[in-house]
Amino acid sequence: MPVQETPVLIVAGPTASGKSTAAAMLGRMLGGEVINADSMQVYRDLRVLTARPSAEEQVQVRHHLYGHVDGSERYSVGRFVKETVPLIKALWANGTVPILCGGTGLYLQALVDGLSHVPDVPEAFTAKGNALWDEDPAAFRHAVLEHDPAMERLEAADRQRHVRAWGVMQATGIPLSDWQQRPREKLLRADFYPSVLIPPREELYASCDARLETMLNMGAEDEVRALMARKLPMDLPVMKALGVAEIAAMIRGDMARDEALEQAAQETRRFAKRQMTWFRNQTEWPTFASADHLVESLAKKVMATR
RNA sequence: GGAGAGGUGGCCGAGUGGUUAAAGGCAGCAGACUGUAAAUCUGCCCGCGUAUGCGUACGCUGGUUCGAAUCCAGCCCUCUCCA
Repeated sequence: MPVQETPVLIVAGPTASGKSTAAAMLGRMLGGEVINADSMQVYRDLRVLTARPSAEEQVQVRHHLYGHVDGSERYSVGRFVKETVPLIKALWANGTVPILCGGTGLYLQALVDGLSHVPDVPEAFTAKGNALWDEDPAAFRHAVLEHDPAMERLEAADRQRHVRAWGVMQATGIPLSDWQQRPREKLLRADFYPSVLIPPREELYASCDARLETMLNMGAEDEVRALMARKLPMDLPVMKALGVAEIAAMIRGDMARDEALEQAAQETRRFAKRQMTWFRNQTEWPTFASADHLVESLAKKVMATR
C-alpha cells in the first residue's frame, strides 16, 4: 500500500482545553512525537506556570521544543518555523509522525500557510520605535503612514504594530506592507491534519479557574520568585506569561493570594476566548468539543493513508 | 420599639427637576490579527430593529410639576447604632 510520508498532525485550541493530553494520546496510538507550538511553553523558566506536559507524558511520548529557550531571549514566529521545519523532516525520516500541539495560532498558521519573508529587524530599532511612540503616538503614526500608507488600516492605538512597521522600514528601507504583499513563503510541504479542540465554554472557563490553583500548589510561586530574581527587562515575552504579574504582586505583598488568583484566572479566561476567536475566524480547521472525538477522528484519517 | 443610612441596568457605583436609556468600573459577548501573538488592538453591552425609531426602566403605590431616578406622602425591604 502506498504510504503517505509527510503527515503533520496539528492539535490546536485554547489554553486548558486538554490539547496536551490529546496530543500525547495520538502520539501513543500512532507512534508519533509531539512538537510544541506554544509561544510560552518554550521558555525554560516557566515549567509549571506555562503548563508544560508532565514528566510522565514526556516519558511515554517524546516531546520537542519545550522549555528549550532561556527567558532572557525573545522567541518569535520566525524562529518557531525555523526550528520546527527541520525537526519535522527529521521525524519523517524516522517514520515518526510529527504532532504539533499548541495554542499559538500564529505559529501554526505560519507553518501551514507560510510567512512573508521579512528580514530581521535589529532590536535597537524596536526599542527606538517604542521610545518615539511614547513621546508622541500621533506623530509616530504619521511618520509610519508617510512611508507606508497601507498601514492606515492599523488602529491608531496599536503601538506594537506601528512600531513593527516603522522598524521594518528603518531596517530594510522597504515598507512592511510591501513585504507582506509578497507571497507567503512556505517552508514546509506536508500533508497537514489540523484540528482545534474547543470544549464547551463553561467547562473551559472552569478549568481555567481550577488550573491556577493547581499551578500554585505545584510550585508556580517558586518559579516566579526565581524569575523575578533574574531581574530581566519587563518587556521580555516571558515576563508577560499569564500569571507572572499577579503572582509577582502576591510575592511582593502587593496583592492577596485570593486576589492574585482571581485576577490571573480572569486573564486566563480572556486569553482562552481570544484564542477561540482566532481559530474560529482565521482558520477553517475542524473543531472538536472533546479530546476523545478529536483523537479518534485524526487517528482514523491518518491511519487511512498508511 | 427608638435613631440614622440606604434601596439605580448581571454586579459595583455616579447621578438630586429637563440636553438621562441613565457617567465610570467590573463581568460578559463579538471582532481584528503575517516575526513581542499567553502579545497588541477594536466594537457591543435594557428589549425589538440595519437604522431614523418604538417599547420598557432607577424598591412599590400614589402625588406635585409642562417635565421626576431626582421633590412630597404612604408602604415594603436592607444595613448600622441605641434599646
